[in-house]
Amino acid sequence: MLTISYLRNNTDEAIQRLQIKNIDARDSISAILNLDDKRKAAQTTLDNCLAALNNYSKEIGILMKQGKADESAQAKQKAAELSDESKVLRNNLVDIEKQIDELIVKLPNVPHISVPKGRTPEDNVVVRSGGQMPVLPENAKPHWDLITQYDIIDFELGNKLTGAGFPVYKGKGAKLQRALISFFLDNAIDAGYREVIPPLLVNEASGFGTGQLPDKEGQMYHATADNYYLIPTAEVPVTNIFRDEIVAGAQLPIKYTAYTPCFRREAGAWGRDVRGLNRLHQFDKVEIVQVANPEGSYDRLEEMVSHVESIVQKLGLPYRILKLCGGDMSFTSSLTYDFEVYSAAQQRWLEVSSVSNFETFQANRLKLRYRDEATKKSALAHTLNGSALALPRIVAAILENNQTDKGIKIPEILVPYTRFEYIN
RNA sequence: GGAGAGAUGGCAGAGUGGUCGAUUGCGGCGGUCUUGAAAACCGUUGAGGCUGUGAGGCCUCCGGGGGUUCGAAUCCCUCUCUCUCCGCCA
Repeated sequence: MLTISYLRNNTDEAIQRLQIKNIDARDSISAILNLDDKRKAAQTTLDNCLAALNNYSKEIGILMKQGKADESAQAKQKAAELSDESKVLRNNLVDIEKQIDELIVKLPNVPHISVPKGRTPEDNVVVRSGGQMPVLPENAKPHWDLITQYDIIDFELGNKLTGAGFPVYKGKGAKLQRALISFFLDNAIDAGYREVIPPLLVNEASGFGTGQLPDKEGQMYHATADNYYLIPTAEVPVTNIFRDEIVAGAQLPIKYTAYTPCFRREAGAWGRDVRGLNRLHQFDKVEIVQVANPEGSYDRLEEMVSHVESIVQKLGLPYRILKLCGGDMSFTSSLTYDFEVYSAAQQRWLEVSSVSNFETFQANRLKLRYRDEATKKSALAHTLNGSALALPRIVAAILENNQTDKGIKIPEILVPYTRFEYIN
């Protein structure tokens, strides 16, 4: 959620930056600012009323102590009137605040000034690419055939146990999952991230804090008996660790990593490009999260991009890094880089990571602040996160790109984790 | 699930209707003393909002929400959580 002070002090800039996301926010921003003026006036009126009321109450208290109860009658009468008045004024203030809230919650985050304008994924900009495109034999198979051939991932069985999009990993398929998770976590830990294992269900406040609620309610599985939500990404519980916190400026940046399964209903997204591992309802992911000082947050973002890039390189996968255009960015992001790996048998790029800076957008909802050393003042921190990495499409790419006559060759760097060199 | 107790400032812990945003201790910060440090002593030390050029003034917040009252940390209702005992259980 954007702050009113930002909208007030940088009105033109906010309108311009929101245009990058193809949003004309002129009307709603001016409505918000008008309401905020009304809010301030209402606040002042209420405060004055309460101050007068408090004075009468103190006076009554003193008279009572002196045993002059009879003399307090007139003050009581006055105070009662002020008390009634304050209730009306408070309702008015609450009503105005509600109106502001309704408008401001609907405004998406302002994109970074460098974000390209655009509407569709075609307008995303390739920042750089790397890795070797594999040359596959004539009879190369897509991963959904390979997993059946080697009996390592079983969709039919998952379908029996739960439903579509919940595969069962078997044998070397299961072990490959575990190997990748450990490999990703070790890389993150070596890069200075602290590992946490968060809950996989979160409450409403957490869902609101990172921006899943109320808008994207339909994307999460909801355990209605207890009103908990299954996490769509570790970003939700890990970022919410800092909800309602004021951290010391000297601690920044704070870097956390977590492996979790992720649960997504993918309502409305089903039907296209969903074969095999391309889109699942439950998948594994290692997430990296940073809480940063506003001054340095874009350096942190670049650091996270480099971190993800190094992992993809170590796995020997052909990749490219995209800077998302305004139209393809998420509601909460200021700047997002997507990582895609090339899946040779499908002959298409698969998104495996998304690394974003949210600036103060999430922090404002979370009330996540840091205390500046010099000024001793608290201010909203910046939050960032990224996948490092999401497993299924990485697995798909490894399977397809590394298929040989002898079976599927495990990337060198993973062998210490898998303790086998081929899936055959 | 049953019974009981509790939730107060960074922490510990007072406060059971009235000048209480809250005694006190620890911790933190500043100072005196010291070559330096420790000890001792003195001072200071929550968050947010409104207002003012500023100094300052005012308002709200004692787990969340609601109520009683001129006035609530304190009384009532409700929810959540924690602890103890019992039951069940990985």
